[in-house]
Amino acid sequence: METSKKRSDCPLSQSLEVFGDKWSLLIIRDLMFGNKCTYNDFLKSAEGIATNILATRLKGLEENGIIEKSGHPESKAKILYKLTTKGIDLLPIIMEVYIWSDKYFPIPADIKATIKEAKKDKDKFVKQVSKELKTK
Amino acid sequence: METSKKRSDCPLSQSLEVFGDKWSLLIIRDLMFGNKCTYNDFLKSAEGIATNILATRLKGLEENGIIEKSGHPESKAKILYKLTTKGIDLLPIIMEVYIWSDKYFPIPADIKATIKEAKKDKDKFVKQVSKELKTK
DNA sequence: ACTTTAGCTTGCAAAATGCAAGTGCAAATA
DNA sequence: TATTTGCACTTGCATTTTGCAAGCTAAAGT
Repeated sequence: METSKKRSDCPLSQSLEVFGDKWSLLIIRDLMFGNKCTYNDFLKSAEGIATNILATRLKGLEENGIIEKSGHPESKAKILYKLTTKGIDLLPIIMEVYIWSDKYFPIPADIKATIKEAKKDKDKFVKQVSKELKTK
Repeated sequence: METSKKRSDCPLSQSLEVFGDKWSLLIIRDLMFGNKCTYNDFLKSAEGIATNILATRLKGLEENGIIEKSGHPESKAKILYKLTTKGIDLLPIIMEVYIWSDKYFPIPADIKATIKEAKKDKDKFVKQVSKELKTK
């Protein structure tokens, strides 16, 4: 897969080349909040990503330094995906999407609680979750 | 164009159905920061959106209540596009994308200043820009 | 009246997506 | 040891979306 070409110098545009599609942020969500970290974990998510699409997205996210692979401690057959610091730093963006959603969509109860916590003190929420992710 | 189907109840997923592509947020950016508000304005942006794609994106954004059309005061031939409150509320998301970009990409000087201001006091920045957008 | 501007639509080729099936290796099971 | 299962993909192919160029209609400008 060729690395996506730059359409302009606009940082928003460049960012969209990294995660501006219908799937990438969902994988990142799974890594952040879903306690998912393997290929099959991602495949099982509710949205039903196709296996070839998942493969290309994982490759793209890795090339862009958002995620990294490592061997799974309990088996050579398993691969562990985890967020890099660059990936973890996407948390404020995703948090704001959730907060926006909360205003305009009905929100499932379990997620509602997390959003409420985030809204109460955004900085605190980001620091807390980031810290947890870094120890994984 | 049929309205996009819901893949899951996840609010992030639903949000991505609204603006999770390579173009929608750029249109919103143009409306927020680019002082652009007509079809041809958007066409002229640096990324070079194709005219048919622009048309479908504008339709989608309107269907989703992010933008709305109105007649241009100085000509019947012109159409003014503007952000709704729902659209303006996307500002925190876009702001966070800019802040993330600032950490990982080289940023053009003019945008750099805006990002710096946003980082200094996020709430203030959002309030200020939102207010300006609402008076337009 | 004639040309330009604005906001699209249409046609078609190229690329991306979605679905099903298959592959190769490791690990668990019989 | 042989066989089956699980995991991480790859491949083939039909469908959908994108990108590019051209055209179209109504209003404005000259």
